Amino acid sequence: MPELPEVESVRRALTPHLLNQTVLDVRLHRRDVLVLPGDPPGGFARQRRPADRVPASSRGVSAHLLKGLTFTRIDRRGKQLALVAATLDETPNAPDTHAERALGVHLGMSGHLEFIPAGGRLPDGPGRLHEHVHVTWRLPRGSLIFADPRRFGLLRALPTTAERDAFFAELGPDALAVTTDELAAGLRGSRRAIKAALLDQACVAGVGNIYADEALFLAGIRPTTTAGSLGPDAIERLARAIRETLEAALASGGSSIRDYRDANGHQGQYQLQHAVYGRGGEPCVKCGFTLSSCTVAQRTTVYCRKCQPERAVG
DNA sequence: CTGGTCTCCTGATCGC
DNA sequence: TGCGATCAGGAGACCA
Repeated sequence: MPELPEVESVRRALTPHLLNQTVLDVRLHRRDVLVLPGDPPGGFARQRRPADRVPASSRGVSAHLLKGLTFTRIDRRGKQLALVAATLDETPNAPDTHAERALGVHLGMSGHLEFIPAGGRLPDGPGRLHEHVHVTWRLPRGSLIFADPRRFGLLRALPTTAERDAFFAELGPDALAVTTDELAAGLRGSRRAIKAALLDQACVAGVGNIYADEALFLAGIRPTTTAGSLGPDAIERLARAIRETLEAALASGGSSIRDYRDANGHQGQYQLQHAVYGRGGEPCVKCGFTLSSCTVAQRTTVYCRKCQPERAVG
């Protein structure tokens, strides 16, 4: 589901509901959506491990899921969120004892965080979300739910600042503000296709299949171009195109292709402005030429053979 | 190290 | 109406 604009829209919509709210109770309906310290790095959703290693003490799990703590902020880098919470009464003279921990959230393809006001109900929508609620947090004014039909999403317990830092440190610069120099550093010497590089979260964090195609179209660069062969002008155009594409999408609340909704259940509108994504075989919005489709990095890729020439200018 | 391929999972859609 | 094939916004594991 979500790339950076969608994740940021969720973060913004969720923040006022969570800030200063204490987690009264938490229910984990599926253990395998949660990664605890000591679990295999990818989580055991992908590990095909024996069932007898699944359970962890429910008390420990509740603490990792922030029970009893009060939300202080939501951080984001690329497509990753960290819900940060702390103990309510901290001793002013002993800030180091101030107990703060976080919960990392990957939404994957179909992950969904939503705040349900008290008395409200989870709407029946695409993806049959109500059948795939894996975690419920009870708050004073309602409930926060994590639902994820395809279960590619993950929650990661981040009990210490070191673990939180590590969670974000594996990511490249946030795509919303990526500079030409940062992008150039990520592409230098790379022989893979530029689109594959953009999808690599260590190169630039937050770009997925939709916005990779959109940004490459805006920059006039063919997705199959070897990343390391791009000249300085092309890299500058691309960095700007990434920022502008993501900002425009964010301003429209993201793209709702099928089941994306923000944390209030609202759809985004940016899908109405896609120039290439999902438009293979249709006319280019700039020149009218029929848009081409191919596969790059196992992902469907759409581009214009005329507006995105083999050899990028610059 | 790098880059390409496979895989995890459910649901929507399309052709027959 | 039903059924199988195909595809989907992500990314970790594995292999050459």
